[in-house]
Amino acid sequence: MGKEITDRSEDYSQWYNDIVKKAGLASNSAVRGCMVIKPHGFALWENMRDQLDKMFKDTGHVNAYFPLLIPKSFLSKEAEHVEGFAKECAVVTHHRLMNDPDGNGVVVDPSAKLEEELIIRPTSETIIWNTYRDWISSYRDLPLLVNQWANVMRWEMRTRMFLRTAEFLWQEGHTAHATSEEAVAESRQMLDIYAQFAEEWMAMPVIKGVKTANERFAGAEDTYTIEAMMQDTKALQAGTSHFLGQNFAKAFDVTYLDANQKQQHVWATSWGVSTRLIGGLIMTHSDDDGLVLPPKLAPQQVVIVPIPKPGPEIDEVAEKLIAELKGKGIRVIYDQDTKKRPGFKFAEYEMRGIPVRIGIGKRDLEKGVVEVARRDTKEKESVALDGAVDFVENLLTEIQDNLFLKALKHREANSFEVDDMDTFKKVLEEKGGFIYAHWDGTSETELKIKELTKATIRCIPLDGKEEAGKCVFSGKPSKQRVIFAKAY
RNA sequence: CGGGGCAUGGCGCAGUCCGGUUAGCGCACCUGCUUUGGGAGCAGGGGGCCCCAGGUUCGAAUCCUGGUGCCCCGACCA
Repeated sequence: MGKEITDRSEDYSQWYNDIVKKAGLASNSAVRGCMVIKPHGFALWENMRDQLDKMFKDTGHVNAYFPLLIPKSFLSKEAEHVEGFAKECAVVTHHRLMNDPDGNGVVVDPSAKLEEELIIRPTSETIIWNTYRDWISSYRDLPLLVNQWANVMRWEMRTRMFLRTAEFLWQEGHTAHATSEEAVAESRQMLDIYAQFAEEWMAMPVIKGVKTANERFAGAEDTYTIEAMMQDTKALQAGTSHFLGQNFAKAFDVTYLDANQKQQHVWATSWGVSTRLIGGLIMTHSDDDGLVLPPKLAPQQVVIVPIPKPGPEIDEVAEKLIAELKGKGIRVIYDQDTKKRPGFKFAEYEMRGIPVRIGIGKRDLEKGVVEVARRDTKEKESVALDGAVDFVENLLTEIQDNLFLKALKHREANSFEVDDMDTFKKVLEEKGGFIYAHWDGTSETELKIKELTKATIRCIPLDGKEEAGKCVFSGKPSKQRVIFAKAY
């Protein structure tokens, strides 16, 4: 047997690492906390990126690119922002190397010290707002709706493939508006887009909500979030959209002249999703046999495996199928390797998460059928060659829907309403999951519960119903339940 | 930043305690033959600054000293 992965029940964390490596998504690199994203993983990211990019553009956004390096002084202009990121910044201090006088390799040339250190961006608010000052002068320049696809670096103490790497890829939208209302509407719109993307494309159900003050982005007035539940019932923050108020406009003195000829500070938002989504995708759908991908994002949706190997008759049938599938916009590959045997190929493509496999064998062809196998349920059936293309097209849709429903059921089965602290602890220990409980609205209570249980408030759900209740910890009055969970 | 582990061919490991021929095994790779409907078999073959720097010794992957790096588990974070 070739590649074995650890069962989820045995060690969920190890299972996750095994999937990432053995499905060919990424590998560790020579640099601490930084991974190599391999072609299969990057193809997945490209599909996600392309779809998100389309959704951004459909809502009036444009792309631009800002520098990787940020002058140190910029970062400190917004007090909360710098406090939030200072502890995890990589700093560029010199610009030249020289031969080691002692003869071994190269060393930093001390004479090439920078006057002002440069920070490798942990996020780009500061350099972008410094630029916006020059871009914005009139209400006619607003709204300014810009997105950037970029890499950022956060020197995290503990890293995990895709979920928390020191360097990661993401998009960060940065918008400027004339009014508070417009900016809030923008941040809510982008949250909706993230939720739509997560559910319709990733087949990953999410809950839209707003973060508490404790969990808010450094420098934001409000942070909106989409929260997903992983298979181990822990929560994953999958995307955030921030209403920044006028904090950055004031810090970087970005003003516009309104129609009444008054200088006003602009209102801002920023929003981002990252390669972390790939981690979420893995932990939502995959199983002990490997990766499971939603068809809409799978780099290859269908693989055709000739049984036992390619040959004129099989090739002819395969090529006809490929042409028809491609005609319907379905991404299909044909495995013509003659050395590897079918069994090996089956296992390999299951590991890599290709949603549908078509097996074409001589025996089947005599009966005018092919074998169609779906990755999500691992079911196989014989399908008449005539209707095979339509069958596969429908199957892809069915898999996409099935994955979403399965994940949704899992979340519902692991969500609990809890009204007292004893039950809270018991449920969290025995079942984990999302705990809907009343909360008095104070950071103090939130932190105490975290200390007691390791659970944090993931969000205050946006569509939560109003309901009079008492805080699960303090007994003080509360109007709405919030979601507590252990999180990644 | 604490706790643990690891560093030997592309990958996964043994060998290290107790120094001694040519550093070994599985997978992968190359050649050939036989195979091929769920991870093929046999035969042959190629590939190693044994993490780095010092030291001990006739002799170091192995012992000593000092580094460095990565991974995993916690606290902090997307």
